[in-house]
Parts: sequence; C-alpha cells; structure tokens
Amino acid sequence: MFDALRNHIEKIIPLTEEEVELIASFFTARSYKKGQFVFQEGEPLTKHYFICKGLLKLVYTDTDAREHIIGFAMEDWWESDFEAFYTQQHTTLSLICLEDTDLLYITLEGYKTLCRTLPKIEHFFLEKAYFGFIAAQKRILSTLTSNTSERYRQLLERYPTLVQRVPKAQLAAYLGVSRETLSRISL
Amino acid sequence: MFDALRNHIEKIIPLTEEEVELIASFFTARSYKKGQFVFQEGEPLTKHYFICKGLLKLVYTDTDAREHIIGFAMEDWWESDFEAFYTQQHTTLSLICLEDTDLLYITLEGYKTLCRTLPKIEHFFLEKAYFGFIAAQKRILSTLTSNTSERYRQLLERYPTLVQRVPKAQLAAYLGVSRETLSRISL
DNA sequence: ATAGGGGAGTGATCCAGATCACTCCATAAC
DNA sequence: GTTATGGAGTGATCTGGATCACTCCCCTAT
Repeated sequence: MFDALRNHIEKIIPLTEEEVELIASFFTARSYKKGQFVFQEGEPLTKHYFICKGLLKLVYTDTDAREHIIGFAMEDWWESDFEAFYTQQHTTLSLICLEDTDLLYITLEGYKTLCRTLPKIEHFFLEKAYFGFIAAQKRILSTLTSNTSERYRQLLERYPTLVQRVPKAQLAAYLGVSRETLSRISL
Repeated sequence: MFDALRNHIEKIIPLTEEEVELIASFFTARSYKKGQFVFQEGEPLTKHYFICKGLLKLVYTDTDAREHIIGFAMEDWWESDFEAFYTQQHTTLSLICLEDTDLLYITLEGYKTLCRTLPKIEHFFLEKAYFGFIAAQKRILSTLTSNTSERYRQLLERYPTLVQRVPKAQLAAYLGVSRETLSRISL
C-alpha cells in the first residue's frame, strides 16, 4: 500500500531508502467500504488523504439536501477539503466512497513536520497543487464555453473509466445538470 | 515597485536583505497601457507575472470570437497561463489590461533557478498555489449550487471594488451570462 | 456644437434544461 | 418464486437565460 505512494512521489522527486522510510512513518493506512464517509460536513478536518485504491466523491450538500459533486477522486490522487485543512476550520464538504477504498492519510501536524524535515517534499506538493489548480481552471473554462453535451463528452474523455464505475446520476451531479437531462443527451 | 513584491512575499516567509536582493535580481519591471495585451493566445509563454498596480483579465477567446473571462487579476496577484508556463506549450489564453498596469515578471528559467538557489521560496509559491486552487474550487462550487443572481452577489462581495473598475459586460463574461441578463438582475 | 462610440437598460421571442410524473428494467432480499 | 430497491429512460410542462433589435446617455474627438 505504501508502494503506491512511493511510486507516486518518485514520479516527481527521487527518494533514498531512508527518505521513503521517513515519509511512510508519517502516514497511516485505513480502509473504507462503499458508501462510507471518510469525512463529513461540519467536522474539524486535520487530514490529507492519498488514495491507493478505490473511488470517492467530494461533495457539497446544499440546504435542500442536494448533493453537488466537486470532484471524483481515484487511485493515485490526493483529496481533502483543502481550505478546512489549511485554515483549520470545520469542513463544509464530505468525502464519500463510491467503491471500497484504501487510503493513506497524513495529519496537518505530520504534514508540517514532514515539510520541515524533508523540505524537498514541498516541491512535490507544489507540483500537485499547480496541476490541481490548472485542472480546476480548465473545468471553469469548460462551464463558460461549452454546453452540457460537450462537457459530458469532455468528462468521458478525461475519465474514460468513470462511466463504468459510477451511476449516471453522479455524473449529472458533477456536471451540474439533472439526471433527466443527462439521460437525454446523445453524444 | 519591488517593494510591493517584497511585502507580498514577506507576508508568508521572512527574508533577509540579501534574499530580497537575490529575488529582485530575477524580476523585470514593465508597464502597460489600458487595452494592451500582456500575452496573447498562440504565443509561447515563459513568464510569470506579479501585478504591482492595475487590473487585468485572463481571457479565453472561443471560435466565435467571444471572450470568456477566466479571472480578473489585480494588485498583489500573480497571473499567467500556468499550464502553458509549466508545460512549455503555447498559450490558449490572453492576459489583457483593463487599466494602466505595472507588472514584474520572472521567466521560467529564472523561476527554476530561484527555486534552486532559495528553496524556501517554494514554500511561498506552494501557499499561493493552494489558495489559488481553493478559490477555483469555490468558484466551481458556486456554479453548481447558485443561480446567476446569487453568483453575481458573491462576486460583488468578494471583489467590491470591481464594479467601479470594469464595465458590467466584463462581469457578465466572468459569470458566463449575457450582458442583457446581468443588466436585468436585481440583487 | 456636433458626431461617434462605448456602456447600459429593455422589450419580444425562442430554446436548453429543470421539474414532475411516470415506466421499465435489473439485481438483491425475503 | 415474489417483492423491494436503485438505475435509467421518457413524455409534458414550465422557466431562466440567450438572442436580436432597439433606445438612451455620457464622454471624447473633431
């Protein structure tokens, strides 16, 4: 399970055996069943999650109890409510398993200590943050420029495996359209 | 002009006089008039801009020549086409001045060298990247959960000075609605 | 002073997508 | 087997926003 994390980090920065040991010592493994909440709206959030196996959704639930999907997260991704994590506030989001999943997590204190002990890891996190930002900006651009059908096509293109793994209603909640509208779309 | 950058960085990491000198040596100042392009779609982009004074829009122009505003940028902000910058591709975006503006820029090579020479600066950029990502995610969430009127209200709340500084049509292009619709909105 | 141009409001019409109400499966549970 | 239960399609109706066409106003250049 730690191997997944190690390979993931080494794609960006080389590590010695000792560094791998050091990093691993900051992470804890945990498994969840489909449907379980990794964290839930209103909780304090002090962890940052790396997904070894599985599929999750990051969700905002509005006052009418509607779920809006901010993002899906799968193998080799990091997920968290970043704002709550860094600003030490309670979450406004929930992270929910769409499949049985295996996670590794690091606490905020662990994260800070790790960055102090092994500064080059910040380079790794910086890379992740940049690409997360770029992806978010692209999604914004896609809502500005494309209609629903086109955005659905883009979604399928970007995550080809997703259609097989989640019900269409979840894809609709990600695109911000109704289940019915998505069902009526012909590509 | 460099003072603005210095104060900006020192809000996150402390700097010695020598470090300030070092950093300043990597940046070049440049001024633009209202309406000028800082960079334009199709160009190779190897610079990262810090805005000392002024107001700009980051824009995607679609095949029908419509402008979609990915973001506004003002005093103390960084702007660039991050994807083009890091992946060394040609830009798909344009950065256009909405007011006379003063910028400082760093090249990609300069950026890399600076990070190698002064690793703690990566901590600074990491912080910026995280908060950029968080802001982008919030904007996505706002398009998922709120109607146009509510999103307009949020925009005014977040950037209260913006209404006085840019024509309403620009705000419409940011929100992804037509000029006419925005004009019909009562708050 | 006059003309031209950019910003903004507004009416009429049209359409994409929401909503509600249903049907038709599969698969799992009794 | 029979019955829930969740996923998916579809028809009818309604509405927010796009689009087009226009007016009005203010500012700047001639």
